[in-house]
Amino acid sequence: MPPYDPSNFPPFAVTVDLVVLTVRRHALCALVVRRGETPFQGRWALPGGFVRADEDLGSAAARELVEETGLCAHDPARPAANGAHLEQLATYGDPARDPRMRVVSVAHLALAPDLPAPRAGGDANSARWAPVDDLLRPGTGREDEQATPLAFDHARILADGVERARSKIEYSSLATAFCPPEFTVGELRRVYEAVWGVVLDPRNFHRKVTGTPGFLVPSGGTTTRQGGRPAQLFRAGAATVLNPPMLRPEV
Amino acid sequence: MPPYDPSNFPPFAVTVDLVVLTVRRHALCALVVRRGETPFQGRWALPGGFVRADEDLGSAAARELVEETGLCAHDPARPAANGAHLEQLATYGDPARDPRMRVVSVAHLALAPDLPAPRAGGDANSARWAPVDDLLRPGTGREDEQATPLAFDHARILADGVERARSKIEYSSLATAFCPPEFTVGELRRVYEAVWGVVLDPRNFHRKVTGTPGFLVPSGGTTTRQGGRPAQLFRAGAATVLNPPMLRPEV
DNA sequence: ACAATAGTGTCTGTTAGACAATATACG
DNA sequence: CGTATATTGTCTAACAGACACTATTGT
Repeated sequence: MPPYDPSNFPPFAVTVDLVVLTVRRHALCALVVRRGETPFQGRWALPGGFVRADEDLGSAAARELVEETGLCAHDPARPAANGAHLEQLATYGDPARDPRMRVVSVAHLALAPDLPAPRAGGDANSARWAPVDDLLRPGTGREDEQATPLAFDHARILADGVERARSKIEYSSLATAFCPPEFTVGELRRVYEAVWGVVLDPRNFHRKVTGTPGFLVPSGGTTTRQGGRPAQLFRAGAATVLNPPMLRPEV
Repeated sequence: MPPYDPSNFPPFAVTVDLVVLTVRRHALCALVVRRGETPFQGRWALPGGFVRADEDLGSAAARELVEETGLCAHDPARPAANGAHLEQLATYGDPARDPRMRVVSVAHLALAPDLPAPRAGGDANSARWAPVDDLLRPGTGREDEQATPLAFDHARILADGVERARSKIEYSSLATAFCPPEFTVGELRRVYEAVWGVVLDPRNFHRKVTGTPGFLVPSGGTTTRQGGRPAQLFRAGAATVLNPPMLRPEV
């Protein structure tokens, strides 16, 4: 039995990495930044950074999110003006995951509505939204500079984050985190379609979401930004879990 | 922008804490150990310890599990002889969670079949299975020595682990991790009843679990250890997700 | 015989999924 | 008018939940 003396613990660095997801042009996209230093210099990576000495893990993630995107995390209630959903994802601590030293990374998952453009330190070329299908595709010959594998174990972290998002919109109202404050049923349906990579029946979807109490509340207005008949505008309701859940179609 | 120099990171200690759950006498129970040192000396706590310098997080959790219970973790396939399910739960890093120094704890969740008795360093009085309802009950006057609040933030960690187990047996075959290698439908039902704290209809439950392909495979034998008509024995099948899920009854 | 548990069958209400039909905008 | 999207309605198969009934052991 080793003594529980906190002074002879092995030295660790603790970081937070962010899987920031959004839906752009009908595709699920993740925020990636270009690394300026070794290791993996020039490769794309998930945004992240060291946890400060007196900072909680969630606070560190929220700070990084603001630094990278300007988004405010909005955990307890639902996204207000410029808020994004933020939750802890998982922790990655393989001794060899960073060649420099022992780094344990507490990954977080953030879901945001479509945003104008990423800004990382003001450098436009050093951050971008990339479709997750491109980032996670294993070497398929389409190995241009945009599709090189992510640094460190970030492909695994991203895959875990995507899977969390895909499963969580089934039984929670989290899909609304991808939408602006006011949105139509069709826009919400296109979120589900993009995240799951499927096509859903608009009529059954409409009946399902409007029939689930507390999921959507009408905000009064209508919009015609999608063309066709004007659609009713909704806000996210108070319900956080969906019962019964949205069913993801089989493969 | 702080420089990404891994040599000027704040000093962290990284530990793993274990939420080990089992079902004993029709109640969901967790393994707790008595602390021998300050802080929280004499209080009950979740088992855990420091992650070693060249050890993966999952390996550290598996090592602690063996040290505390003698159980072998058995992640990929299903519990064989003496295997338990082990998965990462969440990470807790409040700067004030340990008064001695900055400690980040990567909590893991383990599910085990009913075991003879815990052994922690051979000391029988320093470890026990306690009903989670007792451990999580806020001060209700029943504040005897057995029910004093857990050390550190372990009550929160335990609550998160219990909630994870409760929700995960809905849509996965994980409930079989609480059962011995061979079990009856009735025994499996009593697991669900203990974990959820509800009473289920034996007839509908039987129809549901035997009708879900891949959940249970008959092992040929029968048993009468519960009294009454002999029951068919089953093993856990290959299916890991249940579709459609088991439905947890409403409150 | 009685108690206890295992297992099968039957009925009913709800819901998912397929799809017809109507409504209201823009061009 | 044609096209596009929104919204309502209808039908059917599957399933959850309630519960009657039979089967097989021990006492």
